[in-house]
Amino acid sequence: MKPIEIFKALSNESRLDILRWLKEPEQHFTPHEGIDMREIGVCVSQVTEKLNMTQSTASQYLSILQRAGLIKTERIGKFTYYKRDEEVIRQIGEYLKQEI
Amino acid sequence: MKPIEIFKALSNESRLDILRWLKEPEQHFTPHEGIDMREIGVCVSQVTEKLNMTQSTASQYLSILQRAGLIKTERIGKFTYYKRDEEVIRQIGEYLKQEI
DNA sequence: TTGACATATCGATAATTCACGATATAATGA
DNA sequence: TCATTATATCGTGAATTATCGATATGTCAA
Repeated sequence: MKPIEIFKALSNESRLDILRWLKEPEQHFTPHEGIDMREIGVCVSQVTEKLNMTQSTASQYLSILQRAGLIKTERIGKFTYYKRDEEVIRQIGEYLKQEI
Repeated sequence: MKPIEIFKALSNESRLDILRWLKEPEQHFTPHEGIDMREIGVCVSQVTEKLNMTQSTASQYLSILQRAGLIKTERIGKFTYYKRDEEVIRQIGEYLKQEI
């Protein structure tokens, strides 16, 4: 866990939005290709549309969240799906409580 | 509580150091003017020395932490003392756990 | 009041981040 | 193979951050 990188990733409202949307994906995204959003995740286009920013920005934000370890990715066909890594998110909360 | 501002304040190793030092001030600072560090806090010069950066930088970092609400300040004579705001720190941990 | 010290603030420059458009790469289906 | 679609990456200019030295302000002691 790299706390500084995680806190940087969390220092942006759009990225916080993404994390919150991914917490309850079926509340925030329309179904896609019959994918189980909770199990597999949501793809870049879904996030792009909801973010109301360019595909480029959405992809980069997802990448930042992923490099920080907060989300994980799975490629299925031409789509890349992202979902939260609940364990890492729990850990950073714990870290904040214990170490800061 | 302004989470984005707080996460930005936490996105810097030196500022995390300051917060951690302030958690157990008597472990990290030499006594100063007979002040109870745990009750009142530590002054800018103490932080400056331990940070090994300029007084300017130390003062600004303390100010960033304070504007984020993570520490609070008290002026006594010519010294300004800073100590943690444990309640806000607890809140951001709770926020991370609940809202993110 | 003046001098000395503690702290805050004001530029400044380099580095990083934001958000974009353009383009490259990967996968599919015709 | 080729065209199309999904995603990633590159290069950009504007904005923000990191850190500094210089200076202003505030407080005490002589």
